[in-house]
Amino acid sequence: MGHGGDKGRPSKKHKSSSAKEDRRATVVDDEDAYYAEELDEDYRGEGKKRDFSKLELKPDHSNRPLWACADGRIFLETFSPLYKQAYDFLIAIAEPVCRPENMHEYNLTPHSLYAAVSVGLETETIIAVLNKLSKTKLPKEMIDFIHASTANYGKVKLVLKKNRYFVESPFPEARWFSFIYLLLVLKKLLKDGVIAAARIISEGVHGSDGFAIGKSLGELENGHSELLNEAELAAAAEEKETHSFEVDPAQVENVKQRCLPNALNYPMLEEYDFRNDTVNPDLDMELKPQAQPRPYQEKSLSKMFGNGISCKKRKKAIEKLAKLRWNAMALLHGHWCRFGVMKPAFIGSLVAMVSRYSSMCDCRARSGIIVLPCGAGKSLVGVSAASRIKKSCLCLATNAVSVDQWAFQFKLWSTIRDEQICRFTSDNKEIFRGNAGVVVTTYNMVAFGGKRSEESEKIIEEIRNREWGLLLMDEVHVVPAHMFRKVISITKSHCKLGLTATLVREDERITDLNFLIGPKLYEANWLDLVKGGFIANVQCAEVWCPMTKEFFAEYLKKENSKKRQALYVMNPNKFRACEFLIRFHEQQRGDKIIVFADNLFALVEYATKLRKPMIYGATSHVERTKILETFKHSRNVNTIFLSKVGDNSIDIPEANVIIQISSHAGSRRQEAQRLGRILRAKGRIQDRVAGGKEEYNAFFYSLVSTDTQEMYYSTKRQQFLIDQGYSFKVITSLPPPDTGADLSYHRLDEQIALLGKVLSVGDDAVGLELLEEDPDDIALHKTTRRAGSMSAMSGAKGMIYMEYNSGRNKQHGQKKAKPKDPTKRHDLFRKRFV
DNA sequence: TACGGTGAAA
DNA sequence: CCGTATTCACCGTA
Repeated sequence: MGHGGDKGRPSKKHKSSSAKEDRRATVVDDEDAYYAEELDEDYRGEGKKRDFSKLELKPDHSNRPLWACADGRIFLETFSPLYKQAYDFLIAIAEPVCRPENMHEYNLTPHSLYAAVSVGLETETIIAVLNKLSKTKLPKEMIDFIHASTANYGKVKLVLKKNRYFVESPFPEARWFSFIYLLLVLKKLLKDGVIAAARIISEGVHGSDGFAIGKSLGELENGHSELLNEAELAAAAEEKETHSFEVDPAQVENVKQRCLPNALNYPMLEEYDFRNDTVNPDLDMELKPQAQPRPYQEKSLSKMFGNGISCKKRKKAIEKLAKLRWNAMALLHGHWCRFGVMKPAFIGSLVAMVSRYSSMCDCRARSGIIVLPCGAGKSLVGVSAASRIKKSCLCLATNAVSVDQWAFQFKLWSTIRDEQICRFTSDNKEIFRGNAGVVVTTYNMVAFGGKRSEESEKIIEEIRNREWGLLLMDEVHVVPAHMFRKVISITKSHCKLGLTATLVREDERITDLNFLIGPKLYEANWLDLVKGGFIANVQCAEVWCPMTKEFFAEYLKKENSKKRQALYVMNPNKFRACEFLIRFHEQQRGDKIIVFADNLFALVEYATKLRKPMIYGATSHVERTKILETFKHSRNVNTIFLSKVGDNSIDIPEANVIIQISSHAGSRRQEAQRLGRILRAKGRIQDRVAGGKEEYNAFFYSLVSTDTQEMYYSTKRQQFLIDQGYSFKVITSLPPPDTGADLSYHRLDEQIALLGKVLSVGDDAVGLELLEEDPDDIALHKTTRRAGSMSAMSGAKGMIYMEYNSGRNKQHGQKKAKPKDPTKRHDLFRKRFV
């Protein structure tokens, strides 16, 4: 030990905290049975970092599924009979890095261990179980690291009282020693500049606590911190009933950050003892009996509500806690007599033990994040959590559509009455009445910085002033954004639950969620949900489309990345592949297909050429609904084209095929979100499960022009899905050789014409020109008509040809619906494309 | 109830 | 890494 390399992350910080630990550490060199040393040697060896051949395996290693490395990495064999148990355990204590089919990689981090102890796992349990599952003895570095990362958990608590935040002792039972202990911890915390600055020295509501602590701290500075005599302790205990200091609500975020394992390492306990909250009125709502959470939803909830441990263990914890409480004084007294000094470490461990046991026994709500794929039923988890806490709940979503969906879900799954729930968006300001209730609104609405209407000012004031039992945050990965994170300090809540399908951002701010909300409480494995039949089994494919000679020549000539993009997106071979796939899935399988194109030019071009309806930003709300309804219910419309609008807020459960023709450079979240669109193909899943056959029932194609920049981006984008265990099949020749004569752009002159069109983009005339004289628009018209009872749709602005054909519009008397004449739209397009 | 302006996000 | 492009939701106005 004590090697110079700082590569080994496990720190030795905690070495001094216990004599026993030190001794064990020093005898290690003598015990050659200690595999850790060998592993360490291995790790120091140049270029041998991944060489496991020298590790000494336990005799029965083949029954054990884990490989544990000194640097904190853990590998799990998924084919092991112990896989399920091992997975549940690892997901609780470590960060999943990559989860392909046969071998998962995890990483132990301070945050992941913080999450582990916060769902009730004890340090020794973590080590014991890891050791049991591991093929080799656990590296000593890993053991030390676990100790160091978990030692201080539960020693400091953040509570909300009367809309004010306090840092408190978690140990009200034995006030006198916890008071002293708190002083020792607080002293450390307040030495930190950020925390000191955040502190509010308050008089009034909380008496002179803050001041008293300040005074005592001063005394402790004078050498009294380690040696306190009994009289001093008793005096201190009698002097104060409660002990806490207040922090500025606006600074809570920073204080929590400073307390995290990677900083001061006193992660704050934020639990809501909602059963004993008599200040905030109860909300009368229950889950309906037909709301039966699935196993993984149950598991998520159990992590949140402290039932993350077995019944047997909880019983044991209750007994142990009772003993501890009765004997705490005696124990302390004995310790006192024997050593004559109050060892801070001793009190610390006692406090931590009691707080941990008490949170295991009581049913409290923890703050944190639950990660479930789209379509796996996140909303039931959210509604269940709210119905358990039974206090006022503020539910935040990303947009108005989502707000409506949440309100609907609340009414669907719970017995909440209409007057107890209200929505708050710019065009739906339902006023909140009564003592307790659920308010559903958007991040935008709460964080909005501009001038508000009088009405919403009133409602927002109500939201600010209220003490919320639960803050429910949908799509929680957006919260770290500069503006959106304000909602955390604007609203005062006892407990925060964040939900998301994709806990990734392209920037590094995703880790901020650890202090903004809390640890990740649960994350489902997508492939396991597929096996369980809860989400669709998706075949992912990357279709390689070679550039045509002419397009590639132009591509190489261009410097402008925008022009290049236009060229590789409009590659005729890509178009043909797309057309082929649409035909195949529509005709051979009767599937419902969504085609995504980020690039508006391509979207318009593809959709008009293929005579399919499309939705993009400028499509009005009414048209969107109409098109979606047709797509859902008509057998004649089986393919729709969507721009980025489809990424959020459009729910199309019927679709089961996605074709991407262009996408935002390298965004993993977008890729995952789009895949999520086809995960809930319900009927089909059941068929598959009933048939018992592993069979794909959904398809995800990414069309990529080979030898272009797109290749690089697509690898990046796929990373999230690959980490989730999806594999991408590469298809190199679509349409298949010797076919496709009937597809578009078969003839060279057609391709050249297209090239000309693409190249002229950005020139003035493009917007109108490319849409104006498409001979196919009449056919499109017919299609939509055939869709049945859709005569109203003939005026659909969403159909692109309509938008540029004012004559036809007027003809149908769309109440002079077009103040936008073609010229005006033309301007718009020029703005977009130039 | 629809449209344009503004601010913010990915 | 920062600017640009696209989209969305807020507000006030007609």
